[in-house]
Amino acid sequence: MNRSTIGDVAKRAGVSKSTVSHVINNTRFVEENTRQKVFHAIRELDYRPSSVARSLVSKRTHTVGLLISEVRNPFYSEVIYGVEDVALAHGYNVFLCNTSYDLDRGLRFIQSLIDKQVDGVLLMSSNLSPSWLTELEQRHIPSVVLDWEVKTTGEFLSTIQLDFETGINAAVDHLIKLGHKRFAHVSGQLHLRTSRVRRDIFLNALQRHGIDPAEVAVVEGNYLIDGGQKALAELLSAAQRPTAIFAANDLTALGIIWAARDRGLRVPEDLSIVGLDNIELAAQIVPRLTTVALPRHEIGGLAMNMLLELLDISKEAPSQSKTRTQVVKSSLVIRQSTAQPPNL
Amino acid sequence: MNRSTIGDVAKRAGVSKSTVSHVINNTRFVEENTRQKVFHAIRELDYRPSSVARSLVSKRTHTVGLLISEVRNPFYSEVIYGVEDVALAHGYNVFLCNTSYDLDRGLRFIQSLIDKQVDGVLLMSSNLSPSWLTELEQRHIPSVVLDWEVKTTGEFLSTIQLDFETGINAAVDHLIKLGHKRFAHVSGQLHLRTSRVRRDIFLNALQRHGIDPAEVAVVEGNYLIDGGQKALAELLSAAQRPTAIFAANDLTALGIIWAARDRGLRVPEDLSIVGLDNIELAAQIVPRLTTVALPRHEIGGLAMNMLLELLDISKEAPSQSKTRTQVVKSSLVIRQSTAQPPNL
DNA sequence: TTGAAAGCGCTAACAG
DNA sequence: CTGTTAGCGCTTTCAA
Repeated sequence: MNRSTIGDVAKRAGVSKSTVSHVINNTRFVEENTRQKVFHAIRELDYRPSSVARSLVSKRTHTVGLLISEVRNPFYSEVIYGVEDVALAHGYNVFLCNTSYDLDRGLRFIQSLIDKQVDGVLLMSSNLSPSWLTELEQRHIPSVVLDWEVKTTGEFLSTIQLDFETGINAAVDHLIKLGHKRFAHVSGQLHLRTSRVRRDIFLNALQRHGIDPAEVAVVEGNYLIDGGQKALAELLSAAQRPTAIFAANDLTALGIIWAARDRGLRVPEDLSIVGLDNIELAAQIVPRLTTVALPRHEIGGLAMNMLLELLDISKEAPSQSKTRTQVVKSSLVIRQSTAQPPNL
Repeated sequence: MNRSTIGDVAKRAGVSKSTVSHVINNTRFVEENTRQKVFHAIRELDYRPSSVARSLVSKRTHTVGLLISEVRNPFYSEVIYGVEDVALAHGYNVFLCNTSYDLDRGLRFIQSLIDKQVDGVLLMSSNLSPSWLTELEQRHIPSVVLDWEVKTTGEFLSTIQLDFETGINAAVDHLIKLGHKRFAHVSGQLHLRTSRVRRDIFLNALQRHGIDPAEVAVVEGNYLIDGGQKALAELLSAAQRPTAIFAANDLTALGIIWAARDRGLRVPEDLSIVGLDNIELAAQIVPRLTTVALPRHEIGGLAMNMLLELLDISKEAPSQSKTRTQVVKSSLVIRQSTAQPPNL
């Protein structure tokens, strides 16, 4: 009735538990004859080793936790996909933890993951609390964090930095070259660090081209379509309308584009829009969106690979922890949502 | 150095392991005094019980597996979100398993989940193999499957049926009432059961209105935007152009709409489009999409709740397994992508 | 070439 | 009111 154990197999095959264990794990020589008997018994009983029991002794669960802000955000979907892919290839399972941008909720996930003894954790949510890190470092749990400044005290912490600068600078160069002079930005929620980073890079780039940041309208969006839509309304009611808008992400850019169309503004003839993310849709909407691209799928894969590296080391040579920092560059994908400003 | 165990706590508090266990789990009376000593020791050692060890004895992991076809599909994102939400609320963690429509890959996931002793499994991928089910039933693992005809032999299997019929029928009624006579359908991959179901419901509904299914063009798409785009090209090259197209899902519908615009066709003036899913985008594109809606978030939550029900019962009263079947209805959301056919 | 036995961290009789 | 003890299903010395 109940699932069979290694003891059942041993009895059935007429050998000891340790022999069974060894043939399963190929961990010492066993005579071909007895090997076959064991395999037979396994087959007959439909035996599968319990990873719970294994984990109890080995201290490894072949499981990792993945914290993200929001599954429904296409950016994270891609990242998840990348993580999943290399995890599966290496025999790991992943606990998906959707923090919903809630730090407390995230902390509860972390604790639950620790209780479940995950081998490592991927911290990819766009906001994270230092308490998460201390919780993990205290327990020596290998982690990799995405896009977050961290005093890399830990010997178990690798980081991936997203270089938004390269791509955003290129975008500004591109717009300036087209002749734009009046800019605006629709940010993400400004209490999120990443929102401020994107904004500041944009403003700095403009400043290098002699444009006073104080004259650049910044409206706060929410990384969602409706945020972009509302932001555009606000921008259009200003005295000086911008001719080019940089959106904090593609969803926001879509919102802007559609809201513009609703108001009879043509993109890019009347208004140039640049997004950020390069979600799948970006290449398919009309007009196809000019955007700052991040290799999302690769980011997921890279993160998981870096984690695996940490795991190998923490197992094999606990002394020489090789925590890494990797930078992932953004780049500008020029499509059809940008053009010369009107009246030129 | 290493994480402290219940033994450490017991020693520190000067009591036995069982006492510690009992105060942690509130499982028998312990004098307030000793309770406090135990809590103190726990605090001092920063002790957290190992769920691995617990699971070994309790046979429960408070973990479930969630199989879906594709994280990047917005439909699944929402479902995942719903599942996650109620899972967290009940102290469960979820293993995300992205099958990529690959039956073998799915089977490997299932086996891995069984090895890891998940308490239950949510089978929500759009195609599944019978072998998955037998694997699960053999091990008496409670499962709920989404939208799949299953000879409900198992006492551990609940099902959710998606009633596409209500919504699709309403869509056809709507189009007929508008005056359409020439219809087409862009399906999903026809080797997927759900694709055939959607198509057949559509064709049957038309037939009830006196329209010969043989005269309805059906082009195979892929549930993605580009599939819709290519399909439209094919449909337009036919002698008899349709005036109304039913797309197997919203992404496909978007593809059709955008491809139509690229070719100078106006939606809905020249061509009416109905989608299926009601993804977030559907309400925000121009024109806003008329579509057959499924309550995706609720589906995820419902599934997880049904699974929890199964778990409770399999724990508390193994005799009276209450496997359920629940039907989730679709409905038509009328927006702006449908109108009277041209030349009327 | 194989077995016996200890132990991983916890729970749950069974005693007292 | 609390402690002792025997497992849960596996891996891994240590012996033979």
